[in-house]
Amino acid sequence: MQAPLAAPIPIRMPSATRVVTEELRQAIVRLEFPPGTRLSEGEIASRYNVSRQPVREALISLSRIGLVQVLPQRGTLVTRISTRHMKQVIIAREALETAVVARACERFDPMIRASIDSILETQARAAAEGDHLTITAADTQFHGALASGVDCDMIWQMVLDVKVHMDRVRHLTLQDRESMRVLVQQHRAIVAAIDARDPERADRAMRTHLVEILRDLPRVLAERSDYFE
Amino acid sequence: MQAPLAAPIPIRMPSATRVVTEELRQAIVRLEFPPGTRLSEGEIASRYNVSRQPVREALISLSRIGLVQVLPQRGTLVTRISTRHMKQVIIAREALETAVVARACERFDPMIRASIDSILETQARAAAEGDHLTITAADTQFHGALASGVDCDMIWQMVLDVKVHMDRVRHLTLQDRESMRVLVQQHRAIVAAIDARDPERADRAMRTHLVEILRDLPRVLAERSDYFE
DNA sequence: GCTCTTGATCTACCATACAAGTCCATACTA
DNA sequence: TAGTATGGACTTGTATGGTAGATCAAGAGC
Repeated sequence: MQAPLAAPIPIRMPSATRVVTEELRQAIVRLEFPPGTRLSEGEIASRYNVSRQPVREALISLSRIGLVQVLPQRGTLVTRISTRHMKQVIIAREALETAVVARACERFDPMIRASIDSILETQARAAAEGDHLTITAADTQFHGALASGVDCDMIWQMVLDVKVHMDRVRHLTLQDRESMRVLVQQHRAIVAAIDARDPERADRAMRTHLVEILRDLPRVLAERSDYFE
Repeated sequence: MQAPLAAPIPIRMPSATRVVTEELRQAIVRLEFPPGTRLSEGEIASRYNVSRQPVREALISLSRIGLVQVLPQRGTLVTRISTRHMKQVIIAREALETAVVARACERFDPMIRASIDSILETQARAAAEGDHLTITAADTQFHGALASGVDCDMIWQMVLDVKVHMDRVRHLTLQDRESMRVLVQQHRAIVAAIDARDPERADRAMRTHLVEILRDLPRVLAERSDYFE
């Protein structure tokens, strides 16, 4: 056999289910499928050129997170945003992430601590340029790094699952440069408290940060009441 | 039309997927499928007399909770118990349930407050008789009622998903009557703190209760190291 | 003896076909 | 006109066949 053109291909082909799940998740968060939208398994299947099965399995995963609601024999629809649900999302995320920073004040992986600095630098630069996408990505990296630093990646997965609802709301609230700047500052405050090994301050900093994120929820509710239930 | 024999049948036939999911979940928690067991879609399908599809969907749900691990093209196996994972389970449950009792100290649904008394009575009676099953059921009802009382059923769902791991470990630790009695007392202490509107005491009572549950983890780890990773 | 190939045999994954429940517009009836 | 069947066009749920990837053991070649 002469000169195989293709490498042994050790890369793992992502399964159709995984792809569809991720695509749908992003589409819902970005409000390309607005709350209340009817999703037909067949429709989505033909849209992504796969059979109904992977779509169906993706919808099961998304329904566990609470992004869609499957009504047996009737249909599947993108869940509307409910203030009652959002309250619990905030409570849950606050509870989990304050637990993380509390542990971070006791001991924190030094390697990850170092990487956080570069994340914050990137984010600060993006804030100065008003680069919304980079800001958001860095925000996720930051919170993820906090969890990794205390060896809590399973808790981070839980946070991700509730965070997705907050992200959907954030897509409704246009972020101005000022609030971007505030975001970075709040991140710095959290890190400072951790470095100082001050649990109370870290707790307060994290709570302040998280409520800030949904400051504009009431305004959005008034403007787009059709997205809420 | 004469006397229709069958009622309009408003009851919803539980789908095969739901049934299999629940059966598997219980079987894993009860260690009928011990940690490390290989689960084949086809095998389980024939065991429950359904096709592979419902089984597959059930396994997807269980893998999201972390009870099974799906290795693409290789197999599915019941996850082993890892101390690293259990640490996070405890942290997560503590974080969520202390958040619940904190809110319960502010305001708590009076109807549900009343129902808690009867739950505790049932549990106390079961403890006296050493009725393990009733104790466990009442325990779940108690914690669930706390969440409902502050309108946090979504958080309760999250608690259930992590609690399942603790339940699996508890099936390894034989419960003596003394520890049953302690359990009921701890429940009473939590309720008393809530009634007194004392957040600090409620917080401490809940944490004490939750760490108690896994007091015997180290002993079990030594005895059944094959269940751990 | 050791490495590599090959093939049998597992697995999860995906596509397709069928079944069953729900909804709705239409037509029929009183 | 109001009310009630009824059939069809949806929906999700289930069953089954086939495919690709992973593993492992036996055997060929060095």
